[in-house]
Amino acid sequence: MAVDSHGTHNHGGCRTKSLAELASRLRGGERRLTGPRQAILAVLREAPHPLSSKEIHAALPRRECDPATVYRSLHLLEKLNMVQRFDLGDGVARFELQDPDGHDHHHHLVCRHCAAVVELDECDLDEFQQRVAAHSGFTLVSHRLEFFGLCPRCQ
Amino acid sequence: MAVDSHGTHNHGGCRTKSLAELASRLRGGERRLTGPRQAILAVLREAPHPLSSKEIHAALPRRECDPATVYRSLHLLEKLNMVQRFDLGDGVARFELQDPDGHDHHHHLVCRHCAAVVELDECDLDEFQQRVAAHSGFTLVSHRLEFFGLCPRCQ
DNA sequence: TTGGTTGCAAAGCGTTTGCACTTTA
DNA sequence: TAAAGTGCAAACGCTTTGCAACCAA
Repeated sequence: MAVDSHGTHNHGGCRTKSLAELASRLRGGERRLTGPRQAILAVLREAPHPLSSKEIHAALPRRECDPATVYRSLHLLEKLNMVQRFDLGDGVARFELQDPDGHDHHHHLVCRHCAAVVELDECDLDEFQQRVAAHSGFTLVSHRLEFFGLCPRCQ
Repeated sequence: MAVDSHGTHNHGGCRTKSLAELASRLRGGERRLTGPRQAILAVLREAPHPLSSKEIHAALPRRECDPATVYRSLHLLEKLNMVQRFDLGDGVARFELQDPDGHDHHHHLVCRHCAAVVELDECDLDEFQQRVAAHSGFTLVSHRLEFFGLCPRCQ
């Protein structure tokens, strides 16, 4: 599903070292490497697009853990910066594996009709964002940006 | 609260003709001009920033209508393009009066700590958005963009 | 009069939480 | 074994909906 031409990518870089990464990050925080956490990470590694908690739970090998555990694990992974949270417009939190070095800032293009998602590499907003920060006096400014449209099949 | 210097504005243009506008738009759609709808519109006209359904309800003169009616009215106003929906990052829908001609596309800067909101005039994304549309084959592309940071008082 | 609108209450949905039990280290 | 993690069930907050009563046109 990931479109690799046309300036999009598949976040393949995140998929290789995440398990070892998870283990070491957990140990650093006195957290434990458990079955559910590995399973959730495994699901996210295969996902070309952000997944909701429900989708992750449904994709678990034998639905082997409680939905509440999925939520708790995702919160943990988010705190460890191993996962990034998105809102693709429907108010449901979706999660995507994140490069540990945080160099994969990106946005999405979502079909308003069928909810298909295209991952976008590019982000033009640095200059705009710096202007916003300078004019407002705000610091540590970041942004959320998602595009919406009609995909070729739904037009 | 609206910051009018530094490239921000207060959306004053929306405040003048909205009631007559509402009446005529409603008539066009065989809808009725009721007390709750006028009251909600009056609240929105005074608001410098997007309001949640709960905030609107709390601001109604005598809390005179049911929360469910606020939700239903906001859906109607949104369908009539008289109100614009925003998500400022906390998953709660917020609404702001919209110019009937739709010429007030804008974004917000939200304090991560105290939730203060700055209205932003500028939007740089046309070129970026056109590139996204061209590369993906999507049509009718729009975007959602909000900035987050620490406001001067919270730093 | 009549069909759109409202109030009320209940339900829906994603998410969070309390608590006893289980598991990792 | 001790602290972290889990399952289960209940609760939560925002939002939607069914239905009978109400009211603008």
